[in-house]
Amino acid sequence: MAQDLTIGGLAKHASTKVQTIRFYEQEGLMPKPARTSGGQRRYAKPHADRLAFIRHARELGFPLDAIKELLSLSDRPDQSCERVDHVARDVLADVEAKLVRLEALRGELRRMIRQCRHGRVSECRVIRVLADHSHSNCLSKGHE
Amino acid sequence: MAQDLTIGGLAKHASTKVQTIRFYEQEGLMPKPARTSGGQRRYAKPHADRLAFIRHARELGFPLDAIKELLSLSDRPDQSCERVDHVARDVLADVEAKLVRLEALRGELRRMIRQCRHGRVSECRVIRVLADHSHSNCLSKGHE
DNA sequence: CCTACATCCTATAGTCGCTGTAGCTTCAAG
DNA sequence: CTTGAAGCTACAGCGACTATAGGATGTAGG
Repeated sequence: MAQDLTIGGLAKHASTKVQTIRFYEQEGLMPKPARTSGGQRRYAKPHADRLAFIRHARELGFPLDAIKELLSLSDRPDQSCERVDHVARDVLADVEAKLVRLEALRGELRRMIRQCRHGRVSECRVIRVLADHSHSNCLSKGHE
Repeated sequence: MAQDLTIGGLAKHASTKVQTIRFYEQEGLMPKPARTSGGQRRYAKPHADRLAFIRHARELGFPLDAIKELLSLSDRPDQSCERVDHVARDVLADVEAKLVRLEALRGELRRMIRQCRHGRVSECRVIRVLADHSHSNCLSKGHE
């Protein structure tokens, strides 16, 4: 039943773009597939599974390096899953740090916008707060 | 008292890197400063103020385009601050969308990690969840 | 005045994870 | 056999920096 897929078919199946799949291949996340005599890629089920894994991990915020490690770990099923756990905890820590930071940003932005009296730029609270030196140390760096 | 600053001095003062200041100049966010006979940049107080404004806005998540607009608005103090307010609300909406997404990620990651029984990779929950197709539609795209 | 050394200069490439383009070739249907 | 969609490679671009190479300048001490 499930015959070989073209790259476009696989892309549709995984809700990705064709270029993304080629990019993953180039980066060593997807294995090099079989080719037709004319040079076009043909994929089978294991490829689709692997791509689904990658996409799901990406959606959860795993960076490509981490995904590469998880994939190579899952190829050695007898090892302890300590590393897997560690990688996942790293990603979680990253997400949590971003959350803390974004919550602080949201607070400052809301405060700024609430104070805006919709008058002239010269008396605008938003501009005032941004220009004010004394506010600049309540947030630290490192997001996005 | 406050004499002209070298680019390094200004960088220290604003807790930025030298290259970042040159980058802002190149992008039209910082004005071209005076130069010594040998070609080195020398900055005065208005430059420091402008850089502080840029950095504070960046810390709050404003993209450079938005900052450029805010800076040009603040040079015309008699106009209404409607645009300023609008730009700030856009940034807030962006931050709020990221928060919603990251909260969902945190939930999924925590669940995954909690279920890990620290055995072999073959029976690892983390790997299992990532590989499982049926979980992949509970999160949508578009962060980082 | 000279030397040493920190800092400056420009120009360019790399980061991350794709996305888009140009210019061509191949495949499948009619 | 033609047509048009979809494939191919190679490379540029996004945002906001950051890092490097290879040289020039500024300044303090001797």
